[in-house]
Amino acid sequence: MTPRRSSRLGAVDWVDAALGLVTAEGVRGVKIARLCDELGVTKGSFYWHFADLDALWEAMATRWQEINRLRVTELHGLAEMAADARLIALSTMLISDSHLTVEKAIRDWARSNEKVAETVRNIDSEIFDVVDGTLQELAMTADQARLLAGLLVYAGIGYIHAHVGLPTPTPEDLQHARSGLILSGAD
Amino acid sequence: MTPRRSSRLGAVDWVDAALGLVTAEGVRGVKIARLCDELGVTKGSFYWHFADLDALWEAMATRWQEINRLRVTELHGLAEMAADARLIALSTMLISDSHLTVEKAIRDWARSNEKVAETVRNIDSEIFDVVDGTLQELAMTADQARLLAGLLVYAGIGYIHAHVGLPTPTPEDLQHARSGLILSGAD
DNA sequence: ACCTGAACACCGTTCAAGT
DNA sequence: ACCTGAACACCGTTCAAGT
Repeated sequence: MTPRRSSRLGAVDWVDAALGLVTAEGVRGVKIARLCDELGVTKGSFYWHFADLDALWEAMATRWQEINRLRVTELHGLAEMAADARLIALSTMLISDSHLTVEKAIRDWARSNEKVAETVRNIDSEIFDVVDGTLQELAMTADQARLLAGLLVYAGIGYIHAHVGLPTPTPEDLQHARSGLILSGAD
Repeated sequence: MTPRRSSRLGAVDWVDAALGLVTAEGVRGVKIARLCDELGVTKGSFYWHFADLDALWEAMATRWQEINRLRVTELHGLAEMAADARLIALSTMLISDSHLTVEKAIRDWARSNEKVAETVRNIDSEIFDVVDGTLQELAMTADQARLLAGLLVYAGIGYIHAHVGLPTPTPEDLQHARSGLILSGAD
């Protein structure tokens, strides 16, 4: 299906193909046989590049962290953008459909693989830091920022899993939530 | 392992055993062979009670919804409890460890089974309604209540999946968030 | 260094036969 | 009505052999 530059494969090719499969069909779509079809090789080839399926997922998680970090710093680097608008752009990105699918799949796998779980925790705290930092620019106290950031990040993760069936919060809703907290006095 | 009242099994016995397995070992722990060991029967017996694994999970999801609803209405029925305290009790319950494990497992399965997914959506909106209603008792406008309820429920679901590695919000934090939103003016 | 092909183990599923 | 036991299919994993 996907044509390749050289006749032989590298681990990256497998990871990319797997990430593609996840996007298209979810966790349970990632079968070694399917990947082999996609890449035009046999199963034995897979086991040359990876010890087992767990190793594949670990590589996928690591690659996903990189992709994620690139996108986030790219957004965050837009210094000319108001902190306000950056927040909205960030949440819009995190909530896009293909992003959601991959993210959920990796989190699914994290349950049975501690290394993937650790990568996921890293991704989460990277996002948390960015949100937390941006909120502090918005004239919030450090305490308020941490609290809202926590709520928002958890809400974002929740949205990843449950975005069907519950009302989707609009960017304006987030604005409301933020301005609400800003107005609140200490304690 | 678990002694039974009668010599023969009902579907309920399988569902309960499966729910137990999930709690102990997560989604991937639920293997038919393991269940058979637990119940002292052979695989053929399983297929007498269920068409396949999917059917088991559908039954588990339905049973979980009942359990969930019982707990929630029980809490909500405590009319003498302040709306405030009820909210905290509710979130404390939803965040308990065994609850989290089952909940996440069922949500995992929901991805590949539309019937389970629907049950999960029902559970979510039942929770949403309770939170929404309780918030309205707290002198919030309907709009504010819907918004905060949405944020809280999503955050709760997010917490289900990511509660390791991120700071855990305390009940007091939720109080803060609520009072913050109450103070916020219209629009 | 990278891949094939055939084998094996594990687990979901089926089914004829038992009580 | 509920269960056994043996068979089969699918898929992850291994490995000797090829280029």
